[in-house]
Amino acid sequence: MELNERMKTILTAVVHRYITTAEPVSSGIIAQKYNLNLSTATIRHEMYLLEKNDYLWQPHTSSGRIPTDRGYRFYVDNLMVKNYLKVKEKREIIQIYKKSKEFEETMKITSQLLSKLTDNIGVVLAPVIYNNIVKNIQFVSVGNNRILTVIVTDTGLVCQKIISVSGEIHKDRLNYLSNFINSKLAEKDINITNLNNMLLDELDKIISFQERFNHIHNFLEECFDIGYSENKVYLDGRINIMKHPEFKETDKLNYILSLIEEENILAATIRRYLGFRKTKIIIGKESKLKEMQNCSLVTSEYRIKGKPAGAIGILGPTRMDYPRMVSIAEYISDKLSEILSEF
Amino acid sequence: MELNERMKTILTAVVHRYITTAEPVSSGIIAQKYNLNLSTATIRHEMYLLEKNDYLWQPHTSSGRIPTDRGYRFYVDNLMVKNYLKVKEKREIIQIYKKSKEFEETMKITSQLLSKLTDNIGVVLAPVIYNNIVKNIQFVSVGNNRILTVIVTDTGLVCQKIISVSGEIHKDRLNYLSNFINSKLAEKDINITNLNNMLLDELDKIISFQERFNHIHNFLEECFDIGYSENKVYLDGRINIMKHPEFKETDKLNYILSLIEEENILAATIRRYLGFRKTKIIIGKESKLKEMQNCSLVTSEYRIKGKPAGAIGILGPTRMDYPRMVSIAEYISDKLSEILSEF
DNA sequence: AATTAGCACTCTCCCTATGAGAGTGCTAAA
DNA sequence: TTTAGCACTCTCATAGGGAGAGTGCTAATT
Repeated sequence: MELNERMKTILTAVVHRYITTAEPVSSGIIAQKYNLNLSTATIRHEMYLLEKNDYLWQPHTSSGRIPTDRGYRFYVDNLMVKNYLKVKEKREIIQIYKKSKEFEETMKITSQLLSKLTDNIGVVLAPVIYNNIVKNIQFVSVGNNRILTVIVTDTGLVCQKIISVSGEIHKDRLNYLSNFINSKLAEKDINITNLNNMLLDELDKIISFQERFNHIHNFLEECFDIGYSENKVYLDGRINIMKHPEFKETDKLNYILSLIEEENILAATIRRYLGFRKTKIIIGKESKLKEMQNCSLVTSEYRIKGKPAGAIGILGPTRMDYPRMVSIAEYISDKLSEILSEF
Repeated sequence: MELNERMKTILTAVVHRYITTAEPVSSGIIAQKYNLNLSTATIRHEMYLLEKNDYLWQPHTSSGRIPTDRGYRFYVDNLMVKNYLKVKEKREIIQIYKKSKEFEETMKITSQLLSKLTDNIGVVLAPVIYNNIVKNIQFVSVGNNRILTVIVTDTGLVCQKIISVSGEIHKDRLNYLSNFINSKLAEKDINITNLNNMLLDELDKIISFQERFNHIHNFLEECFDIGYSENKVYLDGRINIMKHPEFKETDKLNYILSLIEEENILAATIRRYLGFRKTKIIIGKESKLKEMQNCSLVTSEYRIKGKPAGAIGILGPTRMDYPRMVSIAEYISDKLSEILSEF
């Protein structure tokens, strides 16, 4: 069923009202606060139709209406008007970012900004590196047969890994290896996930035969096995969930708490929706995750030097101020892209 | 007032009963379940005295009794009997630790073990390094005028820091600097917090006069400013708080949630109680933190190669099984000491 | 045909009352 | 010193009742 203009207006009004009050919205309130020049009876009739089509629902007969997931989805896709951050807010965000010149700190600040600005939970997925080109590899011996591998990529990301080797590897040998690898890297672009395929055979050739199956081979294999490492997730503002009346109910609280606990589930959800459009909104049951059924997640991608790198997210109740969430998510992800590209 | 033997027995019984049921304990239950061969009236009288001395309290007249913080404190200091982990449990712990050969992962596993074994929140403070001797410093150029500084200490800890420099520093110059520093480090033990004092002046001398006030000096200063960096905190099992009936009350839940949110407050609390004894118990209001007034924290120190390095903690309601918490904390911290010492 | 006034009906929420049950404090007896 | 006995207190669960909010339906109005 196609919604007519009046139904759209009423749906919008219900969404806006419910977002601000968290109370079921009655026909009387709509008639009173949103001057549609309609009687309550007419509004009631339209609401009845909206309910029949699963845009609204009632907690019980004779109560006001609440948007369903479908109602929010329609609102988000067709009704909501983009909202822009105030100049003052933008200035404050820039100010806060100026404090930080370090990667880790930038991630933390971003999640804090998200939670502070939205009163929801701020999520930041650290940049993925599997699509990066390797520019440089270096080995640093850190004692006890441990070697720190430092890999620098084209986007300026640095990944590190400490590897314990079974036998000693001489410093000259390490230098020789890194020189050889770096000369190959300079010749042609090698993706980080292909390190193993592209280099290990060649390296085996230059390692003398008697050594071939020894600890050096194992060491290199471990070094190169880095592209798929789990991305770190930064969360902030967990306590904010207590501000929302929907989480007074123990079950709902439990669901969102377990979502927060299992950061990688949250990260996987964000990752699943990446690509195609910069900003995504996942509403309630759309995620198919029972822990997320009462939550919405607004995500926005960020880039490093133009290359998709990661995403930020805002997690809160389905009853959230979507236009504002979207504008915050987009602004923050843009700023983050700029900052990380400069590093 | 000195507690007589009978009062101690009754206090112990109340604590044990309350820990298992989370319900106020009545004189009848004590008479029935803990065969003291006393009438309920007598027990009631003793409980009355215990209450007058602030070891027990009643939610309301004519309800059973609950231990106060003071009651738990007395129990913990004088009454509780040490409990040992079962061989099977120990074996499982060792098994789980075997999976991990990496520092970061070991920290995570430790916090998970703590929370799984106790049904409370597991906390791990990463090793502090301010009391470590520096064994080796290396510089790795990672592009865009950024230099990765790698510091290895006597306990085998590796700390890293990426520093952006205002101007380029040539690779040979970096090598020269690190060689010079490492030769000094080999001559005598230098504490990580003293790096600046001990080396900067000497380094300034070997940097030619015209360079003295330039970016190399600033770079080195930043490199050496590492000892007091915040320690990472690993938390696991936040969701466990929902298992405890005391946190059904919104206020109490709010308090502990804000404690979990502000990891550094929790870390600071653990750190404040470090030293002197390996294992510490902080009960409710003893911490002076209002967020912790309904919680107890059991902490235990771990060491690396015999040197105090950090601590683990178990955070839960004051109504916790103290003997078991203590034995778990001690066993885990011992294991962690072993593992980190081997790294 | 669309809109609205009017009204019966439903459901929640809050208050009160009531009674059972658990547990205490006190007193007098053992 | 200990205990039996009993009045008293407080919680908790249940039920009832009235006010208020809001709906659904119908008949009248535009």
